[in-house]
Amino acid sequence: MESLFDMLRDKLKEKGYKLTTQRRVIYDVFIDNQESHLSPEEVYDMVKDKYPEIGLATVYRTLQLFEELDVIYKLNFDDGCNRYELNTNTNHHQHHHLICMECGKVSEVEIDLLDKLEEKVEKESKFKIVDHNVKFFGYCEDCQK
Amino acid sequence: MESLFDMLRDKLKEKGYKLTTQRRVIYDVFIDNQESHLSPEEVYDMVKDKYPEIGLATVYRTLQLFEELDVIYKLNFDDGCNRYELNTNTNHHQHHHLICMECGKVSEVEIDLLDKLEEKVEKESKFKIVDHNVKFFGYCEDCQK
DNA sequence: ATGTTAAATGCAAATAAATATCATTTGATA
DNA sequence: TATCAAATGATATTTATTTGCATTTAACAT
Ligand SMILES: [Mn+2]
Ligand SMILES: [Mn+2]
Ligand SMILES: [Zn+2]
Ligand SMILES: [Zn+2]
Repeated sequence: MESLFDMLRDKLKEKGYKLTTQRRVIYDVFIDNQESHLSPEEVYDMVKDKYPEIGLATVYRTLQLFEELDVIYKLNFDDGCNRYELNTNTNHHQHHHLICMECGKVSEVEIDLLDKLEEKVEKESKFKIVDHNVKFFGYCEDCQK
Repeated sequence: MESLFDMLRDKLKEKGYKLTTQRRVIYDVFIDNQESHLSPEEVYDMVKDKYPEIGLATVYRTLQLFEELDVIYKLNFDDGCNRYELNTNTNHHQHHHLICMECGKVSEVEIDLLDKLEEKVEKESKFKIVDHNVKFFGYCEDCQK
């Protein structure tokens, strides 16, 4: 069976993209931070440890590319920048985000349960669904006092 | 019973904000475009018809204020700007957005069905949910060929 | 191994959405 | 009608992201 990294290499090759050092290092940052939702700046800062010569534009370009290849997902927590998380093929369609309206913390729940809803939506709307994005807003355990 | 506009006036008064001409006119734009998801620039252009002296900064400030007052909702369709729609108190928690990955068109479905999911999420996570946001990505009727 | 070539990079400049500054105007209240 | 904080419009500024371009590099063929 294929590792996540093998999948990256195959996807790049399939579309004629090169496997550069920069892309490897950025990919490693996501592997090492699977629980995080990283912004381009955050990725840039982490990458610079291993590869100080990298340019911020390369980070932006790589994030776009990885998203196109479904290697990472783009998220929006309305905090002024895009955020990304690794697609491990086990988290896809399988976790939602809980955003605390008090402290801003983002946590995750490993529940999906949208199949019935998607079915109903497809019937009612003639829209062919391939993905969904669910955010819950409210108060985290610490902020409920 | 209170009209939507009365609610706006009351909410403003309650918090010590003034009911200005600019705010009235921006509000009217949302009343007249209930099916739309408007960007600040779009609001600005529409407002200028009725009130050409208005400044773009006022539009931005008003949208922020209206959002704070729950008069409008902020949406993100990942097209480079924020978008807003009127809270009619009948659409709240009651429609989701369908985003076509081919043509970018955004449509709506009047289904909710998230109560069970929210219950389960609250139990599993100790997170107190007050709102949610659901987007479906896929292909609209026209783009399914 | 080496040469070839298109793809990718780093840097700097450019873009565009959103925010901040500040002098002037205006709505609410007395 | 006078008062005054709140709001506005114009403009400058900020910040995330994108683009242009000369240089470098990965992939592939010799
Ligand atoms: Mn996540
Ligand atoms: Mn809508
Ligand atoms: Zn919190
Ligand atoms: Zn479409």
